[in-house]
Amino acid sequence: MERYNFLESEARWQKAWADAGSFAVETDPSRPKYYVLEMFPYPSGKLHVGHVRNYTMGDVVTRFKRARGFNVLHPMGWDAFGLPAENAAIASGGHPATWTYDNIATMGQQLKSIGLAYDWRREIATCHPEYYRHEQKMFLDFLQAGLAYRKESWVNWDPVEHTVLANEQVIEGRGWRSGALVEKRLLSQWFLKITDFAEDLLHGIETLDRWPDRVRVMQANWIGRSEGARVFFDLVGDGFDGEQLEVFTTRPDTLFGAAFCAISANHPIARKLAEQDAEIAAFNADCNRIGTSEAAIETAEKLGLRTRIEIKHPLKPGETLPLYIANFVLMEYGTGAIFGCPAHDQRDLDFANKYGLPVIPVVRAADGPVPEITTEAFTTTDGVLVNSEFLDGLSVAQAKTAIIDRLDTAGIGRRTIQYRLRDWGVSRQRYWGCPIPVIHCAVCGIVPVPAKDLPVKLPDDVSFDQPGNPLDRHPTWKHVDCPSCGAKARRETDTFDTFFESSWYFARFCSPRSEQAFERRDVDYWLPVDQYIGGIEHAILHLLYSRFFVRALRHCGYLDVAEPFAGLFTQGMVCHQTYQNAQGQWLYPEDVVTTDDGRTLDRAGEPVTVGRLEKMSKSRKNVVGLEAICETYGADTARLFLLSDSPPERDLEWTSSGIEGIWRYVNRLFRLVVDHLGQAAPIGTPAAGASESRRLLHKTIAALTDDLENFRFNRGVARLRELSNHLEDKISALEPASIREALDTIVVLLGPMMPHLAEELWCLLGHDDLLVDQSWPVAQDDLLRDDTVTYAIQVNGKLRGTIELARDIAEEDARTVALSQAAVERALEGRPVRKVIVVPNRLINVVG
RNA sequence: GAGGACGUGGUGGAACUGGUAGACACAUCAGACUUAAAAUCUGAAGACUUCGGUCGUGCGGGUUCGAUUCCCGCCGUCCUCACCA
Repeated sequence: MERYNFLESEARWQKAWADAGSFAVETDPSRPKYYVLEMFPYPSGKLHVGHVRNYTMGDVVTRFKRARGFNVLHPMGWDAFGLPAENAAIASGGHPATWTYDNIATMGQQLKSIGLAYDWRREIATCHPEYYRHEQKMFLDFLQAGLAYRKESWVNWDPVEHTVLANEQVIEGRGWRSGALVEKRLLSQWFLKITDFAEDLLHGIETLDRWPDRVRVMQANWIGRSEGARVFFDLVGDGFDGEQLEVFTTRPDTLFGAAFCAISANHPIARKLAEQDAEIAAFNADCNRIGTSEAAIETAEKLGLRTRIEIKHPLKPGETLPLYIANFVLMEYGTGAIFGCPAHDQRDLDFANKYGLPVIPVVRAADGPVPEITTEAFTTTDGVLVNSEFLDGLSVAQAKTAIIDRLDTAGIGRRTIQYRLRDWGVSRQRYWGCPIPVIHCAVCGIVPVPAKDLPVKLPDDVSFDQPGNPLDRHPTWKHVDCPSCGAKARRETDTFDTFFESSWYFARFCSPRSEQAFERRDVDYWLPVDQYIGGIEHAILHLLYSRFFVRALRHCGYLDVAEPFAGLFTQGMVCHQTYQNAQGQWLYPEDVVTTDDGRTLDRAGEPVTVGRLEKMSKSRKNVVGLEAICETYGADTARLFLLSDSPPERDLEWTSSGIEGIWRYVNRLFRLVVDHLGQAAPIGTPAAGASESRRLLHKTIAALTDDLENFRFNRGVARLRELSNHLEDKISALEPASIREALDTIVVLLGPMMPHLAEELWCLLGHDDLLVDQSWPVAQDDLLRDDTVTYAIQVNGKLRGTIELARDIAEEDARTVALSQAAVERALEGRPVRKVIVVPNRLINVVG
């Protein structure tokens, strides 16, 4: 039996596409464009089959849109800065650059081996100075525009590694690598003013109608807009007479129920008090130690320390409230200070009960009495105000307006909109990142590196034999003369957060070799990205930072688009079973065998525990190598498997029986064409008639087109199988012209998913041009509708039979036919017919 | 605590806008070919059934001629954010 020789074929067609420059594109405003982009990878080593699902999806979209006449930009590059390279350098003594470029070479080769339609001329790596020089310039422009600034900020400090840790690198209060207790430290760092765009970023979400709802919801929650008021309280006592405390609240209507105020341990007042008071200093230190892990928050007791400062109630002359320092008040949100109204906030109530503070209800249900409050706060907001002087009788909403007006008039408060979103801290105390282009001068302060001196390149001669940042202890690199006054000065040794690079790479792909960050003409044409594809794990940070960057770049005159990604698709993960031996060590799937009697053993014959389905990951060893699959089954088989069965947004289970099934199908397709080549009419012979096969062919064209437009690859595969199942059965009976049409068409339809096989078959069918340049078939309308339709016959909504009727039959006739059915009569059991519902071309329901 | 998603045969899933539930596969079983196996091909199959049918889309209600689909209330699984004032 003839088998498809994928090894030979795949290499040949990949070369043919490369030689023809099939996927090389240029800016061409005379043609409609389409920009397809998969989130570019971090070059971490080697790809496994789990990595390539989203690239395959992007490739299908690319080839499909090309066939539909679009000028398609589909580039690939490398998010090449980041910690793993430094970790590898520390572990093995190499250089991060060597490690990174080696991985890029390996992974690039792997991507090429599965035939992805990239314009490889546009490949970029963000660790290359030709890339990062432009973001240094952007930073300087941001600085000039007031979008970048420096401030002190609390960071997670690992005292063993001498470095700052990201929140996710802190596990149960300890450094993920060193295991040392993490300290909170105040460091001076660079920030980007993403909060300037909070409102615009929030509004912009509404325009992103081709984004998944859940990502839009996540972004909106992250921005976290809340309306409320800022209120200024006068302080008395402990030397603070005449000073004010600024508080943010979303419930200004409950001000008459206020029982206390509380400030964060990091609030300036708390820090000032700590200077003279050991007890307060100790309490503040405790607060900073607790950390922000979930477990810590769940279990941490709400603690407060009463200060000697009292707060004057702004609307109750003569009345004062105590001021506490409390461990649950965050300096990072609002003003770092709150007022507590125990009657209407559960946490405030718990706090009041603990410290014996009064509980004054100020809201009652619209139709209820003033609530008795003991342990449950009354948090309903559709109530009416009581105990609140001029607010009494107003609704909560009315009271909010009324009290803000009053506070505003008195100059002690104003309406405010507060965002949860905080400015983006971009400083990292790391080597393998883009140097922040500023110089610290004792005389001039912070001096930007002049544009002519860019890029500030990373030095190559660094060592990782000591903890900390190699840039900081490099013998010469950081010592420079001040560009402003010429005095001895010091370079900034921090580098950018690597999210900085990924916030604008999609624009660089438009003009990858430009001396500018990108050319205006190119980004005007290509942006926004029409279809972005990536993991849900980037739902917030990467996507939000990119949206911010586009706004900041527009502000600085770089470009003129509103949003970076018009369409977003978040694909599911590829999962595989996990295996562990008796010692609890993870095993690779290829080292596990299943015996005939169903036992699972390792190579040595020892029993293996089969674990749950998990996302493919190196750490659990439940990975299937890309090379192994490509050598055994070929790239097309792997690609089709990744597109079959599971909807693309859901997780997919990789199984050996699944890949076997696809492999069988690939060979059936091959035989379908090869076995009937001889029966086909010459190329270009028009097919005619309305045979069942032609109808199915054209219905498949229409349905598959729709499926591919809407990311329903699994359904598209099912349709192709329906068509090929049918043709296997019926093709020999067709006229030569219909055979030609059927074979040519199905091969073109296969193209986006299985490009090598399709190209091979196209060639075998006698064409001397490339399939990749063929246009997508258009369904013939008159073949999409059948002359007869199968009606469902129901009695009281239950199916009693089906019947073939002419399309668009008169309702009266349909009715008559249905009522004459024996099954209908039987099901009616003698009851009279009360009503007959006819849904045209679908069903007839007899009600009796 | 706040917000969101999902729940269909043994398994993955399909079902347009409320209109024949289970397309297409995987696994299974039976048969053909074979000395045998593999490969390949053909066929069967939601469950129960007295073979007339009955029941079936997590559970309980509701709307409707008709509900996997819409509404209400539960149960379960998963995700995101989380001391957010």
